[in-house]
This record gives sequence, structure tokens and C-alpha cells, in this order.
Amino acid sequence: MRVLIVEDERRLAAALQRGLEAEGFAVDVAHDGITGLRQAGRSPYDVVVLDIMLPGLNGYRVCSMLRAGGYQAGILMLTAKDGEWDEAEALDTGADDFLSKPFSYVVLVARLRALARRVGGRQPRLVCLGDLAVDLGARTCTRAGRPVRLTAREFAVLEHLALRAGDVVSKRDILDAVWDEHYDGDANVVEVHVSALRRKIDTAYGRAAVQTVRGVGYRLAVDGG
Amino acid sequence: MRVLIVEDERRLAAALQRGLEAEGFAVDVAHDGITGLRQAGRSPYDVVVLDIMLPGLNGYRVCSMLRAGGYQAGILMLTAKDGEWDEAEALDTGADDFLSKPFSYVVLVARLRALARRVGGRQPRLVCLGDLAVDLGARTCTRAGRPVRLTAREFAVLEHLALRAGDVVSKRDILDAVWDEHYDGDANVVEVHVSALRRKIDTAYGRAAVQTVRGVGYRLAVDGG
DNA sequence: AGCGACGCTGAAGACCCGCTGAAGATCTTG
DNA sequence: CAAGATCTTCAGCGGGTCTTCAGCGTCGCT
Repeated sequence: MRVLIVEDERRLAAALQRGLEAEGFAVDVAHDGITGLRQAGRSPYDVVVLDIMLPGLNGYRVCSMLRAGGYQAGILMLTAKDGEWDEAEALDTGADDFLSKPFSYVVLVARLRALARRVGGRQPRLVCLGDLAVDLGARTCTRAGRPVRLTAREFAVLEHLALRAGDVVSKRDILDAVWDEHYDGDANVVEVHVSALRRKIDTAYGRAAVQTVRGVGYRLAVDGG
Repeated sequence: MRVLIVEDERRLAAALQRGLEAEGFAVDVAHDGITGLRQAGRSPYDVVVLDIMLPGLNGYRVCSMLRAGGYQAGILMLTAKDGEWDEAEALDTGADDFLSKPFSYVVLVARLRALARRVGGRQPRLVCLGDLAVDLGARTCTRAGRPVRLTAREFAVLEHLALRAGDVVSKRDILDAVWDEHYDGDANVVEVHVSALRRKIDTAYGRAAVQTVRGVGYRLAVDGG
């Protein structure tokens, strides 16, 4: 399940990210409204966790702008206090659920799961694409039943592609997700790791799982790998 | 049996912890509501002992938030006085049992046992992974039928891995669970204990049960480890 | 066919991460 | 209080991994 956390308190955001990733969620983080809005449009999420107090663009506005653009994913707002006022406004702007700070981590996870179920996503801990299987929990990968040893970077790239299987993912996206989001180096690193990845999961197997879309990016084939 | 004590009076909490551990319980302690809530979600417990008077978030709220999130474990509330008022409210918020302070230690243990029996049966007491067996109740461990003497820390690390067997667990996760959650020391302690653990349960046995996933964490092998 | 842009890949060195032995601190036990 | 066990810190080692770079291949366009 893909989750976007828009929260300016970096410690809280990082803690949530760690926790949710441990539960098998794929988590991205944005620290302000503008970035959150952009990131939400860039990648498909099941749920967006949205703080109200945000620098740049507050949560209400982010929420209503998303909905105005026909955004479908579930939106869970984090209200600072448990005043009914906040909550009413949150729901008015198109949020599906809200949670008052300070909140329990357990409750958050439960609500996230419920919301995702309601909105219709499933949580793939195991992504299967033809004879290629990617286990996000164990961080292992098999091709044609044979286990494949991947390095951390290689797996991270594969994971990012697997979660968007069938869609073309730009190198910039991969850089942002797998490397630091402010990474300003050469996009060639992605090519190098994709190359290494192919050597392990594609070479010696008939069809190519990782496809190049020239001028755009890469795509993980959904059919028989 | 795993017990979480949420009690702000440190002397009392420590005394209970020592006493219950002597009886064979595995005990964690939290000193305020927020921490208790978080800790409850992080690790599987059979029973949570919850004081009502807590800094940050009182026991009633902790209890109701846990239940709102679908929390299954037994909850035993410690009411300050024996007014029926407190007790009714405790049960209302989802507690299974209550005990008025000051209470007898013997009674507490009896109630805990009863509550665990009532709720229990779901938690795996014995985790078997190939020829490695981890008994969470007895806090013992055998490999290839031979008993292995583990220290407290070693067992705690192994337990944390065993409860998530097959999945990669980050050092940060292990630190949060086995050490204090606000522990800010070097993650090297984990490495040291994993090293010690391996010396006891892996060296001299063919396959490695504890696997390193570089850049991510550790994983306990599910197959014939 | 020719050209330019884009992508691929082998090599090499820097870098990072995890492992481990040792020593001191701390806790437990008799 | 002393002895022993356990825990933590530290530093060095070793090796796998990442990045950079340059050269080459390939694709698409004119």
C-alpha cells in the first residue's frame, strides 16, 4: 500500500515513515503543502496523511485543491487539537477521516488500513509479475523460482518499479525515491544500477522484465516477465 | 507471557517489573500514556497493566484509543481509589478487569494469569524456524535440539527477530524495541549482540539463521535455518 | 546514410557498512 | 563486599557496494 505523509515536523514524519514501512507500507514524505501537492500528483497513492498546520499551503487548501482536481485517494487529516471545529472543516474540504494530535500510532495504522480498504487499495507485500516475484517484507526477489541476490540499491530501484508495475517511471522519480530527494548528481547512477539489476534478473531469462522507454524512463513489464 | 506496564510511579513500576519477571513474565514498562500507547502497538502483549493517573494521556484515553484501533490484548486498569465510579468508567472504555490501589501483589499476579488465560491462546509461545526453536514463554532457545544459553539482551533481540521471522528488521527497529525507545546511542550495540547471538546459534551449525541484509537490517531465516 | 542524443556497461577507486576483539562500566549474585 | 557475568563503547579491519567516468552502441530524426 502506498502512503504519502505531508507533515512539517520532521521527527514525527520520519518516525511515522519508519513505522509504516516496517508494516509493509510504501511511504513517501513531503514537508510542506506545495511539495505535498506536487508529490500527490506525481505518484499514485492509496492514502494521503495530511497535517493541517503546514508551511506554504495549509492542509485544508491542499485537500480541497486535490479534490478539485478529481483526486481519488483517501485523505486522512491530522488536526492539532480535538476541537470539533477543525474536524468539521477537514471533512468539508474533502477529507475522508481525521485524527487529533497527539494520536496513537496503533490507531493511525488501523485507520489507515480501514481507509485504504474503503477506498479500495490492497497492500501487496508480495508483488508478482510473471515469473518475477518481489517480496517487499523480506526484501528478497526470485525469478523463475530461483532466488536472486540483490544489493540494497538494486532492490530499492526494483521495489520502486514494482510498486508502479506497468507504468513508466522516470529516472528523476527513481532518483527522488531511492536516493535523497535533493540528490543533484548524475542520473547515470540509475542507469548503472538498472544495468546491474538486469544482469541479475533479466540476462539468462528469455523476456526482459525491466524495459527502457527511451527519453522517458523505465517500466517493469506486468506480463510474463 | 508478555506484559506491558504503563505506570508513572517509577518505583512501583520497577518493583512490579522485577517481581513479574521473577515469575517468568516478559515485562516492558512505559511511564506515560503516549509512550504506553506507542509501545503497545509496537510489540505483541498478552496483557497491558494500565494506571489511570498518567501524565500526558490518562489511562481511560489510552484504553479507549487502543480499543478504537482494534487492540486485542487484555487490559487491566489500576484505579486509584475503590470508588465504583472509576471502575465503571474503566470497563466502559474497554478494560477487561481493574484493581484498586493499594493492591496486593499476589492478587495482581493471580488476576494477570486469569486475564491472560481468558484472552490468551492467540500469541505464539513457541516460534519454530527449521531446527531453531524460540520459546517466548520460557525465554529459552534450542538449536538442533540442543539448548542454547542466551543472555537477556541476546534473547530480546532474537525474540524481536523471531516475531517477524522472514522479514527484514532494521537496527533502528531493534533499538526501539529492545533498548529504550529514546535510546540515542550507537546502533553498533545491536551489531555486537547479533554477533554474540550468532556465535551461539549459528556458528557450528551449517546454515545461518540470522542473516545480514546490508544497508537495511537483519532477517531471521524461515526455512531450515 | 549521417548525425546527434540518449542509454549501456566495464573498470577502478572511494566510500560505507558491518564485524569483532578488547577493555572498561555496570549489574547480578553469593 | 567481592567475584562473575553481562553490557556498552571504541577502534581497526575487511570486504562489499556505490559512484564516477569514459567509451561504445543504439535509436530516431533529417
